[in-house]
Amino acid sequence: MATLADVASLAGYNKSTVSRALARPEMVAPETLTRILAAADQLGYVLNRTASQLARGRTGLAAFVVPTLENAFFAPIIGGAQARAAESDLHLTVTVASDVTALERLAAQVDGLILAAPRGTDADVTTIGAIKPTVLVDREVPGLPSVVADTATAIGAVVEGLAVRGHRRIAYIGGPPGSWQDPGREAAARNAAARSGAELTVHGPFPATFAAGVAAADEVLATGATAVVPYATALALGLMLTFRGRDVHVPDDIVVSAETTVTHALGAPGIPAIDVDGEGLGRTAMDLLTTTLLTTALLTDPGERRRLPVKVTWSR
Amino acid sequence: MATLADVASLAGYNKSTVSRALARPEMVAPETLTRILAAADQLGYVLNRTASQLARGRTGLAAFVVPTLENAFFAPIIGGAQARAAESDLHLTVTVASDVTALERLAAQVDGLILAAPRGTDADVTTIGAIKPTVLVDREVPGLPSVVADTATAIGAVVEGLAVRGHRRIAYIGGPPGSWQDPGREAAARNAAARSGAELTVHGPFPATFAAGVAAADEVLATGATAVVPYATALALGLMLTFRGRDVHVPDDIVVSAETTVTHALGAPGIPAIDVDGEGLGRTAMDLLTTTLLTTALLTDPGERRRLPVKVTWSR
DNA sequence: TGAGGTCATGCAACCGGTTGCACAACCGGT
DNA sequence: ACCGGTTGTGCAACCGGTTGCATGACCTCA
Repeated sequence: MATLADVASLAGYNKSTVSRALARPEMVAPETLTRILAAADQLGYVLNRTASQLARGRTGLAAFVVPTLENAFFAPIIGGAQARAAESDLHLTVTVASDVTALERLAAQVDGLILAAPRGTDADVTTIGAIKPTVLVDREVPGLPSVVADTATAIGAVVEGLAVRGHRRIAYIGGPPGSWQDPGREAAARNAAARSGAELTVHGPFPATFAAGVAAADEVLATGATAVVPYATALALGLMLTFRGRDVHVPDDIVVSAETTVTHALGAPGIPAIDVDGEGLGRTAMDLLTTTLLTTALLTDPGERRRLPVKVTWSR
Repeated sequence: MATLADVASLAGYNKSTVSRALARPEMVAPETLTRILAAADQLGYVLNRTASQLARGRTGLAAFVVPTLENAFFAPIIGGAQARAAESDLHLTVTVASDVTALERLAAQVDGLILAAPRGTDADVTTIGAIKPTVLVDREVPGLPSVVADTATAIGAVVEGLAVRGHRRIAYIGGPPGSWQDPGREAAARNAAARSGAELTVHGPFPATFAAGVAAADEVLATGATAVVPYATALALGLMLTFRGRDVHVPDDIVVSAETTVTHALGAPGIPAIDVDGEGLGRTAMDLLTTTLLTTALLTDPGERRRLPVKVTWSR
């Protein structure tokens, strides 16, 4: 592997000049630049990132932390973040982590963090945020930049729409324990139900998995609900399939909200779909992180908060 | 941030001794070790990986490359790999990538790669393997270490079991174009069908998504099949729910194989379940990678191949 | 023509560990 | 008491870039 010094001696310049030529071409004379570039590609020179990172005190690493990878919800978010990361020349390492100590260890190794739907207390999250620039996804904590999908509003709209369509008894299936989004969604569901005179039962907490949906099904059936609004798609699928096993017809006997791709499959009208722009979340998070990295004002910055709208549609 | 030098001066030793104490405790006197450790944690010292990497000429990074994150199939594999990576003090960066050039760029930045179910030709994969130690998951290519789940055998068993249970017409739903596993699975399904006198129709290719399952449903119904063996769980869910929308009863009218968690939901007997030990795959892959990294014999090593059995169970 | 400026480049000190080698202290055996 | 062999630690040279500062060439304007 060719080094800066190799290129320098071949081109007849000093290491430092070569370094500048490569990093900030406008700082060197045009002729110098062409000579150095020629030498560089003659030798097939590639920047050694490790050395570069050491010298400038940054790792070039950003960590994307999820509480679990089982939930496909995070896939597009990660995809979006990754796409943006590549543009700004960062490596994104995806990590599954929950406890604070693991996060603290991780924080020491990277330039910045994106915490997606972190469990744990505000204090825990703040601790991490104090170590390295941190952006939150689907969670808000005072003083930290964040981007959340406004699913609560969408769920309110869904509950209201269901009531309008004649559903008098609606079940809300809560998300995993510790979920920051859950209380807001539940509240939105409650308000909407109260507003439109429907009765709402709340179930949970449940992890956002297919198996949990299966487990929740009988509890929901017992309430006599004719419509269900689950926290996550995986729950919806578990519910639907189990209803099916119980000979309860979806959506004739009971309606379950899910993503468009899922509700499409049923080919029946009047089913609400909630679609979150995962890639958008990821991209936005990464944008916030890179701007935070540039303005290393760590603690002075109040932390920008963004909310992305969530789309509600009704099949027909 | 405390450095080696800080710890050294606090403990009253030289940098080098501290470095040894931390990296190879058996090389220093016991008392020295305890003093140094005390000083280190009094200062909250953490190794600077970048510096360490530069000095030893390795990046400490391994890349886990998946063709997509939409498929939850990879989640446990990544989890398993990550767990092992942490043990051997490697960072695992999860990356979504498909084209060779992106992989080549990535390969330059890491110590080793795990390619999970890579599409692309054998030559493409070999190219990457020639750059950096590479381990394949769910794919085999001559000369590279790999670990695959023996899903083909499981699928053969499922088809045979279905035939034994009286199904005369069975549909196999193929996986994504370029999938290495697909031909083997299809062949296993064909052989089993032929052996047991059932008729097999093959459909696809389809991406391993819920939406694709939806799209495949009608095609399958048209064949009059009473049992379906899909490539992936997501496909199975799409199929089941769409059958439901078509008023085709699952599993009375048609049986669909899936994972145990899914077939459980139906609460009916005689449904085949195929369960892959994802974490095992991930762990094994990482083990192969670390051994390859130690014996940097890159090209001389023929490449160990491992096959992990896949469990088939029938609900009752 | 000389003072003040700009521009391009070199020098050398970093960044924070790792490691080969030298050296001193101490061991047991003759 | 002497010698070859361990054992534990320090010294200093790396790893491969980055960057503040100094230097000298050249330009401009009074």
